[in-house]
Amino acid sequence: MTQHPERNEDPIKSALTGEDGIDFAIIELFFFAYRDFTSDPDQILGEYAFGRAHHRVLHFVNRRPGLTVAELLDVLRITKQSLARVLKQLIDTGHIVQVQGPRDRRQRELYPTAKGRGLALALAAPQSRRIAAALAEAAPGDRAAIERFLLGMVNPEQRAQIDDQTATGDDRRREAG
Amino acid sequence: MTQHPERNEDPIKSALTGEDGIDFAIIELFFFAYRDFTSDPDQILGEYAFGRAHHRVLHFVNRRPGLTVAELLDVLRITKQSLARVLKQLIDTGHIVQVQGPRDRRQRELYPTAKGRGLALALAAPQSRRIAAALAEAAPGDRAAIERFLLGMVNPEQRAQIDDQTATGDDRRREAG
DNA sequence: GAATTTATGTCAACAAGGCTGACATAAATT
DNA sequence: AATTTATGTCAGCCTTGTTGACATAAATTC
Repeated sequence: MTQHPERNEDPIKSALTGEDGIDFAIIELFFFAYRDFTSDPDQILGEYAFGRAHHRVLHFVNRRPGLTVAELLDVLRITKQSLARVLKQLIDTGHIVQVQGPRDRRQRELYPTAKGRGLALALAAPQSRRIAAALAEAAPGDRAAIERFLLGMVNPEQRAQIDDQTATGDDRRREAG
Repeated sequence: MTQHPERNEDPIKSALTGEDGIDFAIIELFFFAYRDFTSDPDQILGEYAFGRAHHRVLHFVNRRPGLTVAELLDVLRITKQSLARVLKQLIDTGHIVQVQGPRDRRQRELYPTAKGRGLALALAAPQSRRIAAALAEAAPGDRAAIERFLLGMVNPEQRAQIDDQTATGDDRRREAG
């Protein structure tokens, strides 16, 4: 050693690339895509003094009307207290109502009001437009491939949380038929 | 009106579906996919008392060694103070070093150390494995379709932030060739 | 019927990581 | 010499995540 052994504090000047055995391409695309996807509803939320936490709650209450608090906690993977704060605000502002569970009266079924439904739709609209624009450049079969990929990214044991009502136009037939 | 006009607080019992003109299928898949994708590195981060903010900084410093603080702020879309906190911790723990800019001595170029590179790779590994598993179920051309879609989801004016080094194996030719 | 478990709500406290605005410094630019 | 720029830092605030403890009512079990 002419001077000293390799110091750990030395700057590394080479960039990490896909050659390092890691799929940085998709890791990074996923980050940027989600960053911009979630930024869409922010302006609307700001007008209501709501945040992304409110958006997520409102979304799932609209997608699965009548779900219980426990079910919602399981979907969002947050704690009771985190949910309680935003849920209370959504109830106080008349976006969501609680209905006593018909079978089990301890449960509170959560439903959107007309106001809550309207806001959920308004928040989803720019996200849907962004997706439509991204798909417009895609080839015919691409949508199915993208849905398969995204579902494949979800933990297998949680894929059941994603219902089939999820389907849009083209592949909704199996339910209706 | 037999009883009273429609009350706004009435619970809506029908679920929002794709029929409402919104692409809820992909909106929801994207949420679940990203939720689980970002949860992968959490355990490793916990061992270092780091969070996802540290991960993002470490990632981009490794991907673009020598970038300046201003450039990093632009990529992450956060404020100087938010960055300062986590960056300071990464520097104090020897994961990142600052080098005075060669042309402009006001600038601080950010580089990973060997330690920082190692951690970046360790954090990316489980994410890369998840992606590989999702792609394993896909058809041959699907990867290109997925990359196009994700890129299409990014704001057009920010697509330049995603360099082409991003490419892995199959489509890296154009640089090397 | 009494005891236990379950679903939910609520209180207090804390932490991470966003934010703003103000100000300091050194270096580059005009 | 004056101004602008890149960065750092201080103080403080907000949202949204966390934990633990405790209360209530309803369902379930013994």
